[in-house]
Amino acid sequence: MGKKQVTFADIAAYTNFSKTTISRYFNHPDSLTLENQEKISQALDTLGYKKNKLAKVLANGKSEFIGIIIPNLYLHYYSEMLTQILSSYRDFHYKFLVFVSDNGPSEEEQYIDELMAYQIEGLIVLSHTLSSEKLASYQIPVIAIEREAEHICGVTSDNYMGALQAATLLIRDKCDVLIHVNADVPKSIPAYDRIRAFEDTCQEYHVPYELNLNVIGDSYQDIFAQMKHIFSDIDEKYPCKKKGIFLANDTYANMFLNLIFQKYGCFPDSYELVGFDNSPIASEAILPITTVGQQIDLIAKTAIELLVQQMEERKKRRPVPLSEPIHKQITPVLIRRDTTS
Amino acid sequence: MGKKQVTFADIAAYTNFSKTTISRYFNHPDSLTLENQEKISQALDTLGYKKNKLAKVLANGKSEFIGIIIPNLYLHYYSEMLTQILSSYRDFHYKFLVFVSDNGPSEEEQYIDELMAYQIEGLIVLSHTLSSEKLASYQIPVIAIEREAEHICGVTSDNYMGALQAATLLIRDKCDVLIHVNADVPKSIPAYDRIRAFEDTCQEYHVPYELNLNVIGDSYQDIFAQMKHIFSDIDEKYPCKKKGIFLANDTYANMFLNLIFQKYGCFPDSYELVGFDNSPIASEAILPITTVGQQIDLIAKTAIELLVQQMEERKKRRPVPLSEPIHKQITPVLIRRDTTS
DNA sequence: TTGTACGCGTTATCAA
DNA sequence: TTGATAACGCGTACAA
Repeated sequence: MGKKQVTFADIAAYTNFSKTTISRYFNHPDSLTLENQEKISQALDTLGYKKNKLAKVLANGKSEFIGIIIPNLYLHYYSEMLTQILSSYRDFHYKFLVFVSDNGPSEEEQYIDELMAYQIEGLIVLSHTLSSEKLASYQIPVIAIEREAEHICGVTSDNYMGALQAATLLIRDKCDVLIHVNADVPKSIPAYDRIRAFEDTCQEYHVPYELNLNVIGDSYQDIFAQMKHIFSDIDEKYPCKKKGIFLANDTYANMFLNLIFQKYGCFPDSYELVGFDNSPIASEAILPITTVGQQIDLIAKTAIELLVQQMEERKKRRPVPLSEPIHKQITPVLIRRDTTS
Repeated sequence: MGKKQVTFADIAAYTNFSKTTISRYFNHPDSLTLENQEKISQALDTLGYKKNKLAKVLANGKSEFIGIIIPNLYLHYYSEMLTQILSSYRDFHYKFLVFVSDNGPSEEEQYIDELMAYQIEGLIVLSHTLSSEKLASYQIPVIAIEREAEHICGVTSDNYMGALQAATLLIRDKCDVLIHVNADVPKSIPAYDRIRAFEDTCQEYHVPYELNLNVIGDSYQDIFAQMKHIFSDIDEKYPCKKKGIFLANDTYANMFLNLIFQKYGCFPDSYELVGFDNSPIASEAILPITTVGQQIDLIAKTAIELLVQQMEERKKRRPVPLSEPIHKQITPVLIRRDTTS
């Protein structure tokens, strides 16, 4: 370190004020005369003062830290969400301590303990490994994003509306049969609504449909191998029909599109494709893919506002805690591109 | 808050030890008898003690914070780098305060001031807006990743070796003419070496080549529009030749590949393509793209180790500062896929 | 408008 | 092996 920090005491000695006055210069400048403000301001930069916010936190208990637990940044959905969350610094000036975790509950608990030790005022959870019951047991505001959130506040896409829009489009475009390709999603998580909405819509319009929930595997290669089978099954099963395929995400949709292209050398009229997420691959594919765009910026904004509101509430002399968790849904938008008519 | 924190004072009162002894329980447990360790351990969880690391920092000056300034998470390169950096927590237990910044130097300086106020022990910079001279003026260890780093430590890919491998592959594959497509990169940044290596290699092997450094624009659409022109120029200019195209990144390469595919319905033998970055799009393209893979995990690991070493050094009673900045280069690997023979 | 005195939760120094 | 006391840098009653 060499020489130690310049502190209020140094400024006070230099200006012949007390430490309190220096403190007030920062927190209630109006209570000083302009003349004295100027004096202190000068002293500050002749002495080269640097703030120490940690000392401030210790004194007033407001860390202005928010913890984030996120499963990975590999998926565009997560990296974009993190970007949006971090950029809320411009509005609220909360600082973010970020942990990436996808290695099970014990690691995640350890991370949260560490975050608590740094006196975070709130927590944003995007990972799925800890139950909302467990998360609620930490005595701070917690916001879940796109995950099970029974006992805590949560923000999700309106998956039902998203899938409904996708299915409706395929039906309007006069597809003879609709097929939904997805992993075998557990019913507890929000994304399950995509399956529900697809079925409901097909039934409502009396359109033949099929659910293919057989996608499994972690790596791109694994999933691509699955997708090859799924494609050839579908391609053989409905030779003369116009097939409307709704895929669980844009990565799946891109794979499917590539398989079609590799077989036919073009995108034939007998297919329509809709993906989900509006991730970069949907734009960058051999043909821009129609997709359901989650409004990530809005989701992040909603989550932060919900969190900030609760954190501010807790700082009041007589805080009124939420009587029960608030849950919000953000409607996604259908983005029509070249894989639908 | 409701009830306040349980502190060492509470534990001390409960166990009839002093605060000092409680502190020692955590920092030098060997200096207590096993019996007393047990007593304190019990008291800790009957009282429900939670650590307060901020108080610890104030007392001993070691924040264990590292600041990160990163331009965006939209590019796979950055999001993967951030993932790797954050995951170093498992080894070193430094916590990361992350800022995303691409809005100019004044915003970035403000972010760094905020980081300094939180007593960060080190800083990792991936953005390009602040000069290394400016960065060196903050009196803490700073590591630059893949950017200008004259006055600070830095880690970069060995861009020269990467481009050399790409060009050499295209030459071995008997391309008649080599073309490098890139933006007009300034000479000061490490990525300029890709252009240098390409030229050097073509000249060394006496192979006809062309530099096309005309890619400009921020959005995918802008760049794609540029790429259309570049493609049709090249496609017309060398009708009967085997063209080896080395593109500055996988996004460019994928665009070029799509344009080829859309024109020819397949990938003709008259083309070879090599991208750069090994980003997901290179695997997910209509044809898996040969690319130069930056070893992001290794770069991150090297950067963190360099930083940790300097941060530890500063904590010694008589720290020996670096006489001059250390710069390391990580050799990328050529990943051969389906756009080269 | 300004100052005094104490608290925030932990560590470091010295002494026992 | 343990304890008393003074930091660390700032905020906040309360008083002047």
